[in-house]
Amino acid sequence: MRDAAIMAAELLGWYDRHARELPWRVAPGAGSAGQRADPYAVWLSEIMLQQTTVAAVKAYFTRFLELWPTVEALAAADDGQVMGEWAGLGYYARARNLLKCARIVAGEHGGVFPDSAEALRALPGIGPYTAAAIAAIAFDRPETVVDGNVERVMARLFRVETPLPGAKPELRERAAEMTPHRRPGDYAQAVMDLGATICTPKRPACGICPWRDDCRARAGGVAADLPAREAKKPKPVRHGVAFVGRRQDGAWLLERRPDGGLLGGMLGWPGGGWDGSGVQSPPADADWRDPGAEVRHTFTHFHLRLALRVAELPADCAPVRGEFVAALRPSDLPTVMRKAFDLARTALDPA
DNA sequence: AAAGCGTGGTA
DNA sequence: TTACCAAGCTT
Repeated sequence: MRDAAIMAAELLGWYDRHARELPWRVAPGAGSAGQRADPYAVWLSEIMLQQTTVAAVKAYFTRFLELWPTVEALAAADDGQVMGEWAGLGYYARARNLLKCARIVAGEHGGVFPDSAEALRALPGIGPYTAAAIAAIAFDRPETVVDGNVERVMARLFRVETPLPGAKPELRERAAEMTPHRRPGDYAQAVMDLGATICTPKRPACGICPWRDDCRARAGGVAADLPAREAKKPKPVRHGVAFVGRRQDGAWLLERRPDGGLLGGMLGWPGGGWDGSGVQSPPADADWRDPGAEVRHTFTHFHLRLALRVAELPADCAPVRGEFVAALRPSDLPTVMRKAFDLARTALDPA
């Protein structure tokens, strides 16, 4: 294997030629040339990209930047609107922490993001990866960025056969050895691009990899088998019920879910039995019908089968729980709740 | 420290 | 259809 500095330079050359154009990205070389990316945009993109694909993030990122172009604007935003705009992207604690972080930066840091990984790390929603990524990309700090892509690239390059997550410390060390002090922001994005486009989880394109002649896993013919992972536990199936009620004027009966748990802070249909909240009785007195179809949805750690009850509610309906939402935008609902909405609307308005 | 926390694309 | 996986963080 060649010297780390030479390999880093090689990768940067590849990045100069092949960097993807992404809405939050400045051109290769710009970061170290003093034309740095907006730290707010870098932060926003990195939070959205946590465990989330580039394809899914693009539209959300553009929308958020339109609605809230600065951290001060986001800090002043309405919580419910932010949660609604985040709906569909998943991991909703990120949106709650996004607001917390924006308000700390706007209120306690004069609207200026800290420029060191250590200080960034202290903000809500910013962990080791995100702190290093912002410091490197927005402030050109030589931090080592370790995400799933980097772990995969290092596991292959050094043929680390220890399964994840046990291999994390070793992979971090290997990644640190490879990190250059020149163009750290471009290098961070280059390694991640390499993992996303060439050193992919399945069928890596080793033939066109700038590190192909250095890679120990490729030499041994085991690149596609790394990194190894501990076996995952099977997901159990949980059952629940959701009450989807529509008032005569078209308003829907929803409730704001409590912060902290599953889908915390999001709008949802009254019900339960699947999320630790217990089975609830109907949220209003009405003739609840069973449409005969159920919602199927898979969360991180369980499969859900959600029975539905639908009802038309009178104009003077006084619900036991929840509140009526006029002009509901289905896109404001988390995906499982939007699935229930789609099914219920079919039942309420048969074609 | 292990578990909780979403979703959509892909094979 | 099912299982795997992705630019992780929090408790």
